[in-house]
Amino acid sequence: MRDFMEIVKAMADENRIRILYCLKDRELCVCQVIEFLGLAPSTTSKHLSILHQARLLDSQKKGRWVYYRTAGPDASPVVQQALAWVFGALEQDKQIQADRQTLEAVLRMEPEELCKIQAER
Amino acid sequence: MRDFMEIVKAMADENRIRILYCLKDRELCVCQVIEFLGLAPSTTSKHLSILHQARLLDSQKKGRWVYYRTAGPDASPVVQQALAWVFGALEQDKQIQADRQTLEAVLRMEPEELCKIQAER
DNA sequence: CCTATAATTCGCTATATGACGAAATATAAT
DNA sequence: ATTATATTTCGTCATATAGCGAATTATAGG
Repeated sequence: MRDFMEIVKAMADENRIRILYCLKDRELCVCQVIEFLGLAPSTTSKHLSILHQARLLDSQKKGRWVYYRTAGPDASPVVQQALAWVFGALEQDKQIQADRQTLEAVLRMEPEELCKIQAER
Repeated sequence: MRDFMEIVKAMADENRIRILYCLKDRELCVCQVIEFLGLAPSTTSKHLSILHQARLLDSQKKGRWVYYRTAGPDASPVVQQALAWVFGALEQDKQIQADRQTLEAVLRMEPEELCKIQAER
């Protein structure tokens, strides 16, 4: 029950659902997710941590950068079903569609470039 | 997105998950759910209302009694998948198994009898 | 009509959560 | 070694939520 509740609660926030979508079949470093959401680094990092703790995200550290992506085939059936449910439910959603545009813009920039811009704020 | 978030948030509480389970393939009146959870009537009613608002529960009024049950085949695919996910995930859960015992005990009493007992508290 | 009662709504309190900026940590580059 | 920088952790605030009891609503029965 605890594991299940951790997953549901991790999904019970709109920004975290948007994160799941932008990390579907793609890995992004934290600064890219920060740019995508438009939230503070600390807030974004917390969201990622909650999703990771619930096993909805895999993470990989590469030097100074940390990359996240949605859980792969190693994930438990409960997690797999959760992701399938979310992705099925919001395929046509306005916000998610808009997010796809935002994400493309973010992807056009290299992480290095992005972090430099964020440092200037 | 709003509908989806309403569903996820409705599921993001352990007592509400327990309610979903006890109303699976079975309709119960509010006083039975009160007894099942052991929470105050006002609290229980709020939980039921949240689940109903999210379309996870159907309700039917019969005189003074209100009966709830999990959403039937008319429900949207998103709701159906949500229920299938929950029910699949917790089939073996300790709490849910214990709840089955509790529920049997509750079902042995008639609603009328039950309400009378609750009134005395 | 009036009373009893099943359920809901309201007002309140305690705790949980999301947001931020500042400080800390960890790694790369000089 | 020292500095720069990507990320996380910590402290704080504002808002959201779960819980209760009291008051209200709606229906059944006298």
